[in-house]
Amino acid sequence: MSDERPDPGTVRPGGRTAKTREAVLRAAGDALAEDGFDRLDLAEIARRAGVGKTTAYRRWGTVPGLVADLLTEMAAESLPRTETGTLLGDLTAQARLVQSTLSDPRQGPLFKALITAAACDAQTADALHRFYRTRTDEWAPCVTAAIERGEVPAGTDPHEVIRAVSAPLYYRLLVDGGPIDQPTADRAARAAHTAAKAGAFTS
Amino acid sequence: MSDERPDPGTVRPGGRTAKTREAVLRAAGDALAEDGFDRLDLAEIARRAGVGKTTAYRRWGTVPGLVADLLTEMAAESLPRTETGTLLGDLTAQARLVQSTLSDPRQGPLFKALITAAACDAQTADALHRFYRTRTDEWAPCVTAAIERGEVPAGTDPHEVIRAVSAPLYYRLLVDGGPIDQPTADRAARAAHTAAKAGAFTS
DNA sequence: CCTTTAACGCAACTGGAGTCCCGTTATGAG
DNA sequence: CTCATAACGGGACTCCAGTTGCGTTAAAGG
Repeated sequence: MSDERPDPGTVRPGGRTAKTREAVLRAAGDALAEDGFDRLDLAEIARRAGVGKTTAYRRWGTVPGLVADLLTEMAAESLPRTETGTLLGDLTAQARLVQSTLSDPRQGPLFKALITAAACDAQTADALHRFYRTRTDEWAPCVTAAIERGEVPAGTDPHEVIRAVSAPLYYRLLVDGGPIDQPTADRAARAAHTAAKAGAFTS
Repeated sequence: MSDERPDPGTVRPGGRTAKTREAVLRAAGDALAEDGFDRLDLAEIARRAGVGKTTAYRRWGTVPGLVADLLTEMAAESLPRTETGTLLGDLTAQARLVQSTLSDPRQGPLFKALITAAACDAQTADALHRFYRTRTDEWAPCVTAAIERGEVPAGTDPHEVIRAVSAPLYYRLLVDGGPIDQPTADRAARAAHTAAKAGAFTS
């Protein structure tokens, strides 16, 4: 009885354990960006990280499990905020940030792989949703400010506006295959802005 | 030299070959919807289809290869068209069709798996893009008609409008994890309609 | 500093996905 | 109908992702 063992890394999280986690998560990000989700095994990631494969299997178990941990880590680091003073300006800045991220040679494939992993595993999906919830929360204030300025109707759902800006860009990345360029970003921002002003996102 | 062999199924496509293809594609769709993309192997699909696993490996080689064939098949079958007479009506009908598809217990997971497969394999990605290109082409005329009626500015890109309707729903399916319900669909249609009228989608 | 044991690394092992060989079925042409 | 061979099916085989056992290193508490 009571031979229950706590998850590895929770009892002695300092020194070597932290180093290992950092090295493996970094290697996992690199591998995901380069090879994609499906051609990955923990042994390869462990080799890149300079760590025994047994360690990787013991602590994370599966590739999706590791990705979930990576997402939790990514959610912790925050993004630089911008405040242009107008809603259209803020939304355009957001759209361009997403655009440059998704079209980046490293970040684009990485995000595609992260979303792919989430589609294959419930635990990873939870982590992904938390990650985007965090990001959306960071951007929401610019919509709230616009409501206070009277730029958009009261009752507008900030999260809905933020999602409307990102959605077309992710649609291209995952579904459509079309280009993810700055005109696309600006168009997404403009469309969301127009719709928001017209009260399309009031709850 | 010239020991090049044509792809299996191309020389004698009749009778048994066609039956096999049909059975395997059906089984593949079922398996994708139930288990998802990553826990799939061709042997299991072959077993479901009542076909030798050697046949499946010889003709399709890999799971993504099979999914690509399934997508080609799906692109061939057309969707029922609707004509309500107004752009908002047509876009709402489209949004609700996508919504009911993505929230369907079988179709939702299936589409998620198809997109996941496309994210892992270039050939499958091509097939997916062709599939959505076909679907978008089927819907585009309702925007063209709206331009002719003067509902939206000349120069509006029909494909861009169609994409704007679908994008928020796919965003929820793949990225956000939020509910895919009828209010969401109607909101997407309304937002796209408003933005289109305001000229946000002119090229 | 000393002790306990969490966490690690190496190497041997295992199971199942994917391949190969070869005999059988049945398509399509003449 | 007959023939050549495309396509299929069963089963043995291979190879590597993931597991297990055990000795080693070092984190945390005293």
